[in-house]
Amino acid sequence: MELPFNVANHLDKTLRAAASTLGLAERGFEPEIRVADPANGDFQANGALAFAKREKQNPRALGQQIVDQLGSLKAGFDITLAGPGFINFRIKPEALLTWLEVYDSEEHLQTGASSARAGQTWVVDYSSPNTAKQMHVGHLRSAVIGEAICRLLAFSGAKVIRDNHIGDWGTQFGKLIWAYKRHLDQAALGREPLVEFERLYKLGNQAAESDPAVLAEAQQELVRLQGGDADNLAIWKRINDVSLAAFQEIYDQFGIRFDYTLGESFYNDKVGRVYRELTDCGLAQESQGALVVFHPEHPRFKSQPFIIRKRDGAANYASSDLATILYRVEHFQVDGAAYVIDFRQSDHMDQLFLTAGKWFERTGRKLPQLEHVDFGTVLGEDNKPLKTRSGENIRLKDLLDEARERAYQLVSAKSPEFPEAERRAIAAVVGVASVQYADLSQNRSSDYVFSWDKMISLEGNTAAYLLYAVARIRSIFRRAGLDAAVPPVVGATAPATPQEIALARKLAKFPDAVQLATNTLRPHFLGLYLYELAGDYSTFYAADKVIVDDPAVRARRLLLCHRTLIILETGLHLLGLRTLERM
RNA sequence: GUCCCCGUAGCUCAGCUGGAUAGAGCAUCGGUUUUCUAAACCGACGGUCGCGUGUUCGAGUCACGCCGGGGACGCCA
Repeated sequence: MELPFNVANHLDKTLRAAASTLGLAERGFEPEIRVADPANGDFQANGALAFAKREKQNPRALGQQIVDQLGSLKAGFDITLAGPGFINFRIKPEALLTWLEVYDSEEHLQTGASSARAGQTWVVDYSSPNTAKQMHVGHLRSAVIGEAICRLLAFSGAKVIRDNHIGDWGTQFGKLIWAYKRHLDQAALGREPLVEFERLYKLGNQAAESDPAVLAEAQQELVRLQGGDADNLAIWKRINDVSLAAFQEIYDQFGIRFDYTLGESFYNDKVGRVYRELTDCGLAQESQGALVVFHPEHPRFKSQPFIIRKRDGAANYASSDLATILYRVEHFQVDGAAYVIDFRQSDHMDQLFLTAGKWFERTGRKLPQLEHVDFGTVLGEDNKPLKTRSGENIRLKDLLDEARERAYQLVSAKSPEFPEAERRAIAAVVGVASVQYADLSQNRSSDYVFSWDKMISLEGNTAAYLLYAVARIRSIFRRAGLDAAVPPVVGATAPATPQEIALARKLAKFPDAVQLATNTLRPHFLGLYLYELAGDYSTFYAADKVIVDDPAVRARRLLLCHRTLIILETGLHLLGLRTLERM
């Protein structure tokens, strides 16, 4: 009757065994376990339908045969055959109780989840801004989604390598160094270095446009940099160091810390090998002076080249991305790589993956699982890419400042009795979490409309709603003089009221939500689950008073409160959000 | 021109890879607090799933064709 961590996987395994006994497994029976509509059960197996169709059998008769083999499940589930052949599983309240008793902390939830990807190594390539420029809204989604994916993969047992593939090498450095040497404002550099770099770049760019002599000088600076000139290298390094320090101020707010920052410059000396290998294995060819790869079998890439070396002999991002894959395989032995990059680069990613696949095949290497984790654009209320009134990119720093300020106004209005410092601290969590969650709560593939009112008005599927549920649970413990870390749940009985049962059933589906979000690399599945869980909790909270005299009832409701708390917090932490004691 | 993505309630979005009567939030209307945070809860209203063919026991989901929106297409990343 004890349930394993992931109930759906347990059902899947048991049904496969049953199918094997019946001789169906060899003919390709798949259980197809899905989360069910609560009215029908907790999980359903749809496999009998597809199988019966293929084998021209009666699906209900087949379903009954399978159900007859499921005796071992009867202690924990009510099993029914329904409709044209669905097998429905409803977890019994007593079984829910045992599950809730076992998974009593973030650590134990992690232990339960960690078998899924134990032994795997994944690199997640995300954020990846250009140095010497400020991060803006365009950099928001990669950072937020990427971090959530890192945490999901790590939670399911993978070793995760966070790699910031920064744009730290390019032609812009000629003009920038030219201006840096002549027009650097030290005071401005101390205040806001990236603003100063942007000013210098614009200045150098304008000067080069209006004066051919300056252009020549800037090109010379670039040549010197690429030739290893000590002065220029020092300036370049300074620019990058200062840029990364500024980026980290943003990352800190999102809880991001990279393991590696291997940008384009790192692969500078590694592209030669790519040219050689791709040429030697017959993939690359000369075309219009450039080195390119075509894919004859592809409707588009048979004529649209993948340019891996420019006509002038220089590398571009195709070459460095190919070198990056090789490095990650040889140096980190990765099993998978997730690229959290704008959907507009899907052509590039498709060409990259296709090329890498053939390259690795021809050189006898094993290709890791390569995933383009694409995402849409952040739009303004006018449905066009989000900009300031004057048409500039919105700086991420300003965006987060505004988020905290708006949250502060709200906290101050709702909880004026809290001390100023605490209201600031709460606002920092709520503000940043609102921005993160607005992004994570919807399918990353589509564009989304950025709306302060929607994300911070705190109604519906928002960070604040979830944080509020957490705060209310913590409040119960606080008011009752109990420590939420050691909840008094001994003697808890199985969930009994409709609201208790609905909540408990939802709690036991956390593993399924995590698995779905991780396997599809789509964090919104977890967000949606947490929102529904918070909703079930709110319903329970309104219907069933927790601190009551009956010790058994009180213990079981405290158990439900506590498990809701740890699952909400674990889930929010997996998405990269911080949580609060009160708000 | 070629290729990719999107089109679901007035608005913003889910819909777990073909399953049961298409779901939430906002907005609108109505109700709930002597009780653990009302930033909450309960209820009502609201749908030719862009349009049309087709595939099959079953299509918002798959195929093809239109219509509408966005994007990418040779040396920026």
